[in-house]
Amino acid sequence: MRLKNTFIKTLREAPKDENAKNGALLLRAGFIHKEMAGVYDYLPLGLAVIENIKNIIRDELNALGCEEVQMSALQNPEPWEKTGRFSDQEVDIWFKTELASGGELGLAPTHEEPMVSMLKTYISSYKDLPVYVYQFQTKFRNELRAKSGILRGREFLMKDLYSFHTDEADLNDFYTKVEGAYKRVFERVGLGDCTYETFASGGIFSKYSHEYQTLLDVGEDTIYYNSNKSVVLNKEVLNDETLKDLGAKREDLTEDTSAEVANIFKLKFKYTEPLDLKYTDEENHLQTVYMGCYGIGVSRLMGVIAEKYSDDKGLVWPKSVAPFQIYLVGIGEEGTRQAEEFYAKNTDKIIFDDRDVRPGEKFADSELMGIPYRVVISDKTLADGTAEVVERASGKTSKISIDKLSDLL
RNA sequence: CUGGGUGUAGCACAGUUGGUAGCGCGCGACGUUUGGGACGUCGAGGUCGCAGGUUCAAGUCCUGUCACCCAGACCA
Repeated sequence: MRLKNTFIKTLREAPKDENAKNGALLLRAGFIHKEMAGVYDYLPLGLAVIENIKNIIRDELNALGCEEVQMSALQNPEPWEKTGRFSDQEVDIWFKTELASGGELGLAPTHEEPMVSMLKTYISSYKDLPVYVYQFQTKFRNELRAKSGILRGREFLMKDLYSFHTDEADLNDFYTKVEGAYKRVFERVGLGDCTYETFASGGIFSKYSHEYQTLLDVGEDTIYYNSNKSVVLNKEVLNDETLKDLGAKREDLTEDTSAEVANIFKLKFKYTEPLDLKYTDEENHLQTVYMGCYGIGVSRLMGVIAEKYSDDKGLVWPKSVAPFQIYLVGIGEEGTRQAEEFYAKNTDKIIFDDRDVRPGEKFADSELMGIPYRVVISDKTLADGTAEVVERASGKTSKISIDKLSDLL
């Protein structure tokens, strides 16, 4: 990306209506634009981060044999009425609207009902199972109060995976595989050492669900964990029964704040029963399909990373999700010429700051945007055939010869 | 939803007892600069959130309304 060609612009000061660090930095660095409270646009750099996170998730889920789809955001109330969830008493965050021809519609806050409903068309035999389907979709939730930048929006991007099985053992088996995949996802996006699978409320049909909680000062959740973090649980299930189940003692647990980045759930028949998703088994008996659901808040994940990895100069993206790997600056006639040359070979991984501004401004923006490496090619560095490389995270400066620069990518 | 706060240029802000709107950053032109957000000169940019009202006159006073921020509640 050439900065001369992009419409985005960095801001020296954050707009005053953006109080959360993640929102303020992402806004200043030109990754997002705010439409209204809890509703954001993703600009080229922000979108690139989102796409990187999505690709990591895709990679892990596809390895489990999951299939990607994209379902509609507009919802027919019918399946939701069958589970009782179209009711505003039951689910109070619906955005509802209506058809010009009359009749109500909802904007999807999640997709269990339409997913089960859709699969009725395709699942009828034990031979059709298991099925693992996921999507990346914008969810709409009419939160009373949006807050914390992109951590809690009214419109946000979520990855939701649903699995369907003939029996509970198969559901359990797949659930375990997803746990492994999620662990790898959080490691790969750079949150591995501060994200924990956490026992949380499981609703009516299972005792517990699992959340993935990332330690974060501004998180909305409170979790408790023991010294080696082998037991982590959400405050909502902190009671004698849970402690007994987990073999933990209250006095061994430490309290901390965290942000929920994912939630996985053994739904069993919760939605397949009321929506009548059944299959015929080998004995020709009609059986209800077992179901699990597994969500990751993709845009929230981006916000958590931004919130967590930043310093007084700006964002600090882990390499795996950074929109670009190198922020390239050419100084002087020959330096600029060689920078052009290097950029031309790797346009998709480099932000080339070809703007006609002074170097100091370029350095400041490279830090604000949090690009992993800043590479400067100048007449000075060219004296010994090198470029100066500064690592954003550590601030370490080194010299790399021009022909080895692509090793950074 | 309860409590508190804020709406003035793209961003951040000032605007006195009501008298026809200003500074910084950013933006445009020119010149000097050129390895840490440079400097000078000139310039563009505003229905003062919106709607009513009071007044000769409203950014300023009154009423209503909308939006945004923070805390709490809420988070199926």
